[in-house]
Amino acid sequence: MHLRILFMGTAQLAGASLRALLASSQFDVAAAVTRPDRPQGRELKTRPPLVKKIAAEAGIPLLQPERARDPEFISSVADLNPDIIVVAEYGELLPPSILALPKLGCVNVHASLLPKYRGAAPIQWAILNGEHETGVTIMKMSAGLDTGDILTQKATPIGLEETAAQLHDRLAILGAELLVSTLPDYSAGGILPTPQDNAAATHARKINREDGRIDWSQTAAALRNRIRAFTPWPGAYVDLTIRGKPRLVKFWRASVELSQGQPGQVLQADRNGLVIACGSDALRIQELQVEGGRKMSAGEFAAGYPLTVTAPGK
RNA sequence: CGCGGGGUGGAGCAGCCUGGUAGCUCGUCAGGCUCAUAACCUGAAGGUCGUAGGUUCAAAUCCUACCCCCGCAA
Repeated sequence: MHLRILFMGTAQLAGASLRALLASSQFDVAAAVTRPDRPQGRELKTRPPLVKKIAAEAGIPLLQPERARDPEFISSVADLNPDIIVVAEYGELLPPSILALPKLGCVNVHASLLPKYRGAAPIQWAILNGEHETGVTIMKMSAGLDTGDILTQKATPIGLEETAAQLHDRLAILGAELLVSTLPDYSAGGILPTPQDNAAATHARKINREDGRIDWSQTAAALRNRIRAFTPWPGAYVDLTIRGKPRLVKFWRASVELSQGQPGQVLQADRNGLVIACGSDALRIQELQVEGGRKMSAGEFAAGYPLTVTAPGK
């Protein structure tokens, strides 16, 4: 039977799931819902969310409510009469009136192994905490934040060098695949929803820019995780004064080096690289970016921005 | 008109404010030193200074327009 689906989502992770649903003949995507176009990017130009583009390409109806709890939107959803609502990365809690609308309820694609890392930034926090494994969860939505009963999960190891951007891409695909395989079973009654163990739950709060600031008193391993977790946004950065001008310098790739020094002390700065002492061990910076410029290797940086090897600070 | 930084030999940067022989670090090539080297020494090649106009005796530098890259913000 064809499941009549209403899809709700916004960006890349949602896009992967929407594409997968559209590509399968098992589903009938009646419409997509995404958040309003917002000014974003340089020049603050208004750009449409990815889901809007996909919906346009696929020729399916699109709704962009200002708020999910708008009565007008809710009645539109009721009129669409979906069997199920699939939500991925929508960015807004849904009111109970919507959760209760479809006969099969609402299911969500979440990028963690729930109950761990509920919330807005599960991928970043998993890497930041140095996890070796994460995954995706398809769950039945309830009123709380990512608290619903679990339908299916799939785990995947986190690579030692993997960045949030890379893991995000992998989880988007993994989530889409799991979604497509889960829905038919679920609608046929073949899956028993399992309640989450609330005692084991952790919350992955939204990341903000300030979280990216590097504190050299932390261990090199922790800072390496921070760099990986905050790629591409907001980046792990430090504020420097270069030739009299305040500059943001972001570190994009680094490894742990077994040497010691005062936290923040530059231990090496030449064509072979840039090594900075941390609270424990040191960080060998491999790729970085000065505000206003593009990414470059530590060697290139050292060629144009001579640093002194000694005192803390630079 | 959201704010701001930048486009200079192959790479990364100075020089611009206070117009007037193109500079630095690295790379490349040649030679030297060395058991040897990504180390060191000597020398060399390599640049329409983003594009198009303008001002001037003279423009990388001042003015105007445009193209491209990037950070903030969202």
